[in-house]
Amino acid sequence: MAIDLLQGLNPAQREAVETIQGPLLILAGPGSGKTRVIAHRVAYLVKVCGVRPHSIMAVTFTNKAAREMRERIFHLLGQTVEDISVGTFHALCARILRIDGEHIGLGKAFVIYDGEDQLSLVKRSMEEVGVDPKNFAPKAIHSAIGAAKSQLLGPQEHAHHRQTYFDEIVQRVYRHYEELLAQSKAVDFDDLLLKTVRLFQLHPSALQKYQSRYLYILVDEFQDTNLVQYVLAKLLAQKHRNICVVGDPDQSIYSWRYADLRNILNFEKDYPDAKVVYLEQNYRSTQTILEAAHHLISANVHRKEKGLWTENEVGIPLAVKEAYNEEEEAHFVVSEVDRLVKEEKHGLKDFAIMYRTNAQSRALEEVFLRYGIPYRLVGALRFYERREVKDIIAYLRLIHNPYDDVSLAKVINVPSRGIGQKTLVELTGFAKAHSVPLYTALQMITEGLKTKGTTEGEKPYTSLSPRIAVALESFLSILNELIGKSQEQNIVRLLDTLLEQIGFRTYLLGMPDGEERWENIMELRATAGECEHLPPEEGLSAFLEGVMLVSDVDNLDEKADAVTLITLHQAKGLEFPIVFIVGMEEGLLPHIRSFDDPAQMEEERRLCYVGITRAKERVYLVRAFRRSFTGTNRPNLPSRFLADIPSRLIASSFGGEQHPKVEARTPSRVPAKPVFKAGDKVRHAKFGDGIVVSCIPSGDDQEVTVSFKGEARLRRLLLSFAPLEKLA
DNA sequence: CGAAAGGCTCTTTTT
DNA sequence: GAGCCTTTCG
Repeated sequence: MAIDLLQGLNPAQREAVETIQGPLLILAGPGSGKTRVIAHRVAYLVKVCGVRPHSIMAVTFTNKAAREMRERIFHLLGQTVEDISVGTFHALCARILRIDGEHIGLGKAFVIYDGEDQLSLVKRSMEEVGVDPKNFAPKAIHSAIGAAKSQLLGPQEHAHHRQTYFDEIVQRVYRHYEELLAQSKAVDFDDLLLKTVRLFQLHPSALQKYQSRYLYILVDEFQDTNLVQYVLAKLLAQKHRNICVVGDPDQSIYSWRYADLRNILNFEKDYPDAKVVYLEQNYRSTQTILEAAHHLISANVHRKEKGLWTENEVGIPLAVKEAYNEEEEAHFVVSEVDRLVKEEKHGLKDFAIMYRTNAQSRALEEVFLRYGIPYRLVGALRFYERREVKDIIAYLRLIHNPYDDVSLAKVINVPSRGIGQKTLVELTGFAKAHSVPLYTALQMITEGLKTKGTTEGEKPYTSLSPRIAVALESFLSILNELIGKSQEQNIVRLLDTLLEQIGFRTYLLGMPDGEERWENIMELRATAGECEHLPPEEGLSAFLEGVMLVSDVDNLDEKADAVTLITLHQAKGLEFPIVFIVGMEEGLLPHIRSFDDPAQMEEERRLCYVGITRAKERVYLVRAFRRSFTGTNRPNLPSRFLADIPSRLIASSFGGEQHPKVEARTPSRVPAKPVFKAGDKVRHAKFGDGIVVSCIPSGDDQEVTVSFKGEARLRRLLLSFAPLEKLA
């Protein structure tokens, strides 16, 4: 059976799988079968070396990668390996802290704050510490705190490093921010890692427990780890020293999240006995794509040369295209997708459109929508970040842990119960004066109001009007009732009770896009179903943790036949037969913010490299001559990265085109006669039957507006794309 | 108190 | 262009 697990692996891959003892560094180029090697390695450990899955930890970059790894291992072993610890650093740390956090004063019910929660807490901290947001951007302070935490610097340590006035300000906000977090029984994203390190440093017994447990530790995407993660891995592996890290310095794209390339570059210094394995054979891309990528990345000065090669065929040249503006760029992409689907029988899931910034997705979406081509958008407005979803999650968090100030402030007036800005300021002020969480402040105030007539005491809260007092009390009693219910009802029932109690459905339906918002809530409810079988409190806790730690790629549905719209960052680790990179312009890719920093410029180049190397068969590099930024519309130069790809690798038919605007948009073309007229009955393959509202020539095409049966809104379709059939 | 309107700023990437 | 904040009015 050892033979089974090694079969089909090349010598380097084999070595990576078989090298079990001691530190191991796997330098894996794109498409070199890295995921496969990792899965085989784990399977090998279990099956051949007889290691208990319980003793293995594998850290992945996303939850999706974790799930895939489980699946692959299951496939290889033919048995489930539930026991194995697979997950992101954040998820694994959350689990450790749930169990052993009490050693460092963390209760079981701590909530996790995401970026948005962090920012609102930073704002509150600034307010209470007396820092004017006009002088210092909350975002900048937020990011400085994140930087500190990623480098293991608490407020005390940060104080020693402070140099500028800004640092001084950060230090003050940071210290109070930590107090507020503690008061709210909350940890932020960075804390999940930092607090785990603290736990290990302060409580050797806890560290020992995990050190003894994990005989084998594996960290994927090691080039994107930051100092905390590095220290964490080091601590955990200290006892058995069986640490295997996998990565590729050329694909390091998260320095802005304080990832430190030195972690991978200095691994051999830290572990002098480390074995190094190079995975250099690429199984993914054509020779042409690989060669283009190689030329691109070679322009970076700070890198280790690798000898990537492939046995794949030469393939076809990269297509470089200049469009007039972003709209035409999108049109070009969509028409190429359509052409390839028709001519080469590709499925829509074979295509990915990648871009530098989320904002770029909009122009693409509009056109995809118009042509009726299904797409899935990764990121941008994520499901869990929609307002209504966040509101309900905030309620659930509050039920789970009523001391969660950020959540309480967010929902105290949702739906409106007459508790406005002024009241909130007063409440917060009261809480601050007594150094208590908002929930406690609420209790004190409502208690105080009740006993007002009987006992005379100091009452800083008498300024509250009776009307508001009633509102506060009713909010508090709803909350308390729900907290009671959370002990007995499973998560789904609790959610229903909550929605009912606060009249959320009526509230949502009364606002624009109400139906869609309510549907989102129902989708959330469906997700909660996964935790329905758990005992009430556990279910709530598990659900919240799942919700907080998922990323958008995690939900990427592989089976759906749709084009993928995704940022270059999120595309890391994925592959597609056909890749379009749009916005190949100076200022966008490379991004303008990298212009004055050579190190950042190198990262932009790596980002482009990551994009190109996602492709198996075809790469399109598309740019727009003009692009509207924020209201302003300005011309952009072609990306410098285009010049780094030898022209012999680029399709000539696309190379010379200059300004296709003239050809595509002039109205001089004789419009074809409208095929449909208003009132015609039509049938669409996907949308069903409908009635034509209008049919207008558009370029050399026709735009048909149709009202489909059972749909409230009208759809605008382009005739040449939409499969419309006229009914008698 | 809350909705609406007007003015301001800042524009990257996300576990 | 949007998101955030402030102002204004009902």
